[in-house]
Amino acid sequence: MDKSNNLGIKEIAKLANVSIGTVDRVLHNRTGVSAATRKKIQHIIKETGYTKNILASRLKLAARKKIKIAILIPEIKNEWSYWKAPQKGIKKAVKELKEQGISIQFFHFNFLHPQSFSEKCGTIFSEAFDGIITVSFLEKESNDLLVKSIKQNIPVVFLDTERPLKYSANFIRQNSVNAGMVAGRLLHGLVGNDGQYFVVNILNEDGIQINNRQRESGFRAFFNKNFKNKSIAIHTINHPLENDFEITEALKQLFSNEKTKGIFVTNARSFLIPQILKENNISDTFIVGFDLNRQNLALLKTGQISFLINQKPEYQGYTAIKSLYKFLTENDDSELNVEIPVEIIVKENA
Amino acid sequence: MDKSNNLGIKEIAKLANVSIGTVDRVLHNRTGVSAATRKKIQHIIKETGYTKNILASRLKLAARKKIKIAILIPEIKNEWSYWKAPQKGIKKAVKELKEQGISIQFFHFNFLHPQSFSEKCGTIFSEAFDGIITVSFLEKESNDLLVKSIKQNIPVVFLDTERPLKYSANFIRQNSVNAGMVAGRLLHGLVGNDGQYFVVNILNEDGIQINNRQRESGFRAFFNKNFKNKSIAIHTINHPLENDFEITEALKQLFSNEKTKGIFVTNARSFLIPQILKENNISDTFIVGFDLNRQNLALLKTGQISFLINQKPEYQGYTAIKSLYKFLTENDDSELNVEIPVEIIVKENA
DNA sequence: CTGAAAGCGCTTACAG
DNA sequence: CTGAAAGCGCTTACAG
Repeated sequence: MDKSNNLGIKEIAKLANVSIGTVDRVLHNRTGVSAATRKKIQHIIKETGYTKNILASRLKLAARKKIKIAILIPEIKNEWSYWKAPQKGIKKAVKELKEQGISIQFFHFNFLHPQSFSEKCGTIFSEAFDGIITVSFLEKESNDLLVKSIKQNIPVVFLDTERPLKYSANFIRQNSVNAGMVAGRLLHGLVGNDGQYFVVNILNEDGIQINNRQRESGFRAFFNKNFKNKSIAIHTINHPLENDFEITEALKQLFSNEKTKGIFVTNARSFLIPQILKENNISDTFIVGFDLNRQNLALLKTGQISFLINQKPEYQGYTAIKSLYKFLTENDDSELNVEIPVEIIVKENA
Repeated sequence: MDKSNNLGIKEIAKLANVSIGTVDRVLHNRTGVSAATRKKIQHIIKETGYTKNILASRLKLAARKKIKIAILIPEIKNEWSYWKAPQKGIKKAVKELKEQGISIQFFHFNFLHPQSFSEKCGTIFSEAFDGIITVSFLEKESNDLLVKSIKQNIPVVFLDTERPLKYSANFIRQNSVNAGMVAGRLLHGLVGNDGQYFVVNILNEDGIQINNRQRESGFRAFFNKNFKNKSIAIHTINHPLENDFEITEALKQLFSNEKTKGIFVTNARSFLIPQILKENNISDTFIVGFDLNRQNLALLKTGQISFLINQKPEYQGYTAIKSLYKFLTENDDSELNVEIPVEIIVKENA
């Protein structure tokens, strides 16, 4: 019953009157142990509270076989790409675990060409990786990957965005509905009940991402829950990246100059808004956006953006590697599914 | 020049035509190696980019000698004590490092009795600890500890609050001036230029803590920097915990009911304010405070507190152990001095 | 079904 | 000043 005085496999063997090899077999649920012996050893392991020394375990294994993890994320087009950050976190974690036997390989796909995702998946599954880190941007392809991974018993972690899939899956992501609610709280503090609110979805080449929608629904839920009877106006503007948008009713409202306005940009491109407001002579506005990219941070500094919400992309990548490693070496899946806190950034804590 | 193909001490020995024992002596800067041999080996280590396998290194050492860390923090009076949190973080880190050879011992002092701090210090220094985690609340006593620790070459990390000491020291803490500026930003967003601001220092039995002062100065600096010419009124209220305060000019202002009011409580006791406001029929107020204690969180939920700033006390404790361990095993001091980010908490991300 | 032995990469006590 | 050998706790290939 002495759990403090870390005893080892040797002591367990002695207590059970067997060799350490046999104890090891039981510890790893290997075949070739009689039921009686197995039971006796299991009992002693439980009684003594034995836990294996991971140091020693990994020392032996690391030299023999590295854990191989495949990372399949969108193409990184330039130095300022969002995906630089998770990549950085991944590399940091790998550096920390290097001696413990880990190797990674990056694969990239173009989300305008779903086939590029499938193709890389094919490569990954043909090369016997021990784990996969990817994203669920493409629904069908993500499901295909998930199904294959379950069949082949390879753990998968999806970064960045949660989307319902055919089977339960591991996500390391911010709760986007919640993030939208936080944005609602922050904007309402600045704008109050008498202003107007705008949700701006800046469209990507392939439309609106699922987490942008989740953020909008959280934002609306915030007002619905807290100010239902105030009939606060919330307009949605789906703004094409190219800027040749048609003038909708919502845009007319935005371009009027009567009330205080709160603008919630549901993705990382909030930096596009201040210029548009300026061109149309709109003042008395407050902007809340996502992600600490260079342009957003610059406008936060000047006060043209009031709040940014950080998804901690670097931390997401870091955590993904660490948690997969933990699962693969210790069979501990407790960290494969992580909700990243909604971090609020203003000029003074950027 | 091959840095990828992790070679070991054995290969280095072969390249240098010496035994692994000699390589080890050079790696640890031990005596008993001729200058020529040492130089040759150092050259090869550099060329090959050799880094020692910490797994193997710790495996051997952990069995032999545990790293002993002393933790000297204020008494924990009850389940809700602030110091429960760092303690929890410390225990979590120790659990993770257990197999790698670490043991800790907690010591507690009463900050109303500085002598209790000195006495525990005496015990700690007489017992050959490898590292110390403590706090710098007591200036003279902290300096004494620092001087002793430098003499005995024992690394010290101060948690929670930074204070200038006789020699440079390691702190794991939030930048309190910065936190005050963030509070200024948040309150100003809610209250604007036409309201009144109050800094409430709720006194402890021993007066105002140094980080409370730092927070106030940051708060004032925010307004001074950004709204200098708006002549915004900021009143300081030093509020004794006992509640039998005298009516100052500032309090008269607070108890008037004309303008929107922003209240910045510089410590964890912001939960005391809503009741006082209610008793005096003061409405249209916004409160920003510190720390996610039970009472504060309850008032955040009801909207009576607008923002809380989190110092991540659990993370501070966790980081302190991890960074001391890293320093003591790898001689890497890069994480002994950490600035904890100013985390902004609202109801929706609490 | 079980045991004895070699070895992971490093550290250390001992021998010379 | 230097080397050979034992050992940290676990894993594995081999022998029986």
